[in-house]
Amino acid sequence: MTGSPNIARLAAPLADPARARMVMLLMDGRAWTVTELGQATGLTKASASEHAARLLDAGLLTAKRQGRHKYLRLASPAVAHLIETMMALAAPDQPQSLGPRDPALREARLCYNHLAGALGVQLYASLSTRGFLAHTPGGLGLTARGHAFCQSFGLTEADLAPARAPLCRDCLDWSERQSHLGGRLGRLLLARMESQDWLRRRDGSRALTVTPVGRAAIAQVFPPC
Amino acid sequence: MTGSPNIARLAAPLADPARARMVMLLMDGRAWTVTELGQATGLTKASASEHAARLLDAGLLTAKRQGRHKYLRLASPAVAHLIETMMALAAPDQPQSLGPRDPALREARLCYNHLAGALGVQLYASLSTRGFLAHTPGGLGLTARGHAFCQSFGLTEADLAPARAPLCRDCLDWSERQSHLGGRLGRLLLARMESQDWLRRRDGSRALTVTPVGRAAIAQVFPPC
DNA sequence: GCCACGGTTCGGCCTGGACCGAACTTTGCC
DNA sequence: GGCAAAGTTCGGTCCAGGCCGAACCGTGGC
Repeated sequence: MTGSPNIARLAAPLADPARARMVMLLMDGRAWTVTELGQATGLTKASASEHAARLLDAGLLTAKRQGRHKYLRLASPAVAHLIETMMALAAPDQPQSLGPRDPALREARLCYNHLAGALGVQLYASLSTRGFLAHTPGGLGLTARGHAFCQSFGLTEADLAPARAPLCRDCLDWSERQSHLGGRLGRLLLARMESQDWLRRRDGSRALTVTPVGRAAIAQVFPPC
Repeated sequence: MTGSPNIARLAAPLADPARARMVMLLMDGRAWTVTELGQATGLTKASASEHAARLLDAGLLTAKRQGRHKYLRLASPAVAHLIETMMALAAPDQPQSLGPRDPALREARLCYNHLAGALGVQLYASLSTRGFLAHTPGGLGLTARGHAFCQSFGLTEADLAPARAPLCRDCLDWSERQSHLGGRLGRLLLARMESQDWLRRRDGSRALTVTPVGRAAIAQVFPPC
C-alpha cells in the first residue's frame, strides 16, 4: 500500500470549489492569466494566486511567463481527461434532456483542445462506423483507410506520424455520455475545421459556433450514421 | 457555469488520505465492513465510520446492512473507473520498471470486478486483434465473431444480451498504461476463469494468483499477439 | 435478561487552509 | 525615472473537518 499512487494528493487540489471552477474554465484549452481566473471565480488576486500555485504544485497546470503575465493551462491531455471523467460522474443524474441548460454547449464545445458535444460524438461515430478508427492493443488507432481519409481532409503525413502523445484518444463526453475523439487527431481535426471557418470560438465560453457553411460541410464529410 | 457539474463535491471526499486508502482497498470489488476499513487504515471505529459516511453521502459507495454488519462497496463501475483514472495519473511518473513494487500486483489483479495488470492487458489485446471487440458509436462492443467466441468460452446468450450496464468497457490500466477490459464482459470472463480455477483470489490483496493450469489455458485461449 | 460486538454520535482539541487587505516585487509603458 | 498593472507574500481571521475517547444504540449469541 505504501508504494501505491496517492489519489488524495490529486483530489485535494480539486476539492475546493474555487479551484474546481478554475480547472473547468481551463477546459476550454486556452491559457488564462491569474487575474482572469480570479475575476471569473470572484476572488481577489491574492486568493487566485494561491489557488493557482496549489494547482501548479500538484502538476495539474503548467505556467508560462510572458512579460508581466503568467499564462496558465491544463498540464496535459491526461489531466483534461480526468476532469472530463469527473464531470461525467458528477453531472446531475439525468434526465436533463428536459432542461437544455446551455443548448449551445451541448451541441458543440471545446474539450481541452478538441471537439466535444453532440457534434463531437457524431464525428467520432462517423469515423468509427466507416472503419477509420480501430481499437488496437496500444489504444485507439487510425486504420489505413482512416489514414487516407485524414490526408484527403488536409492533414499531412507528419501530422499523422507516430509520436509520444497518442494520435487518437477516446474521451467520454460528459453531456452525451458517449465517446468523442481526443488526442492529437482530435486537436488536428478541430484546427482544420476552424481554419476552414466551419467552427468559431466564442469569447468567454467553451461553446463553439457552427457556421452555416460548416454545418453543411460537416454533414457531408462526417455523415451521421 | 451554474448548472455545470460540481467537481469539487466529487473530489472532496477523495481528498483525504484515509478515505483515499479506503477507496483503494475497495477497488478489489469486495464488500468491506467499517471496522475492517478502520483497521486497514489505522483509524478508530469512530473515524472510520465518519469517513465511510462521507463517502456514502457523496454517492461513491453503497452500503448494505446484514445483521449487525454494514458492508460497503464502490457504488458503481463508473466510480471504479474514476479511481482507476486517478491512479493512472497519480502513479509515480516512471520509470518504475526498476522498482517492481509488487510484481504480483502488476501481473494480475482485481480492478473492481474485472481482471487488470499485465494479464488483463494481454487478454484485451488478444480479443481486440482477433477482431472480437469493436469500437462502435455507443462505445466498445462485441463483434459477431466475438459473440461466438464468448459462447464457446462458456458464456450464455443471456450473459451477452443488451442491458443497461455496458457489456464492454475500456479501462485504463494504471500499471500498464494500456487498456484492459471492464464492463459486464470483463466481470463475466473473470468469473469464468475463477470458476475454472485458472485464477484465485488472495486474502488481503488485490493480487490474483495464476494457477499453473490457468497459465497454460490462458495462453491458449487468449494468445498474446 | 445479559453480554459482546459492530456501528454511530457527541464533545473537545487542534490543524489546515480559504479568504482578504496591504505591502512588496517585477515588468512594461511613456 | 515615474507610473500602472500583474503577480506574490505576509499577517490575521475564521471555519471546516480530522482525530480521538467515551457514551450510546441495535443486533446476535447465550
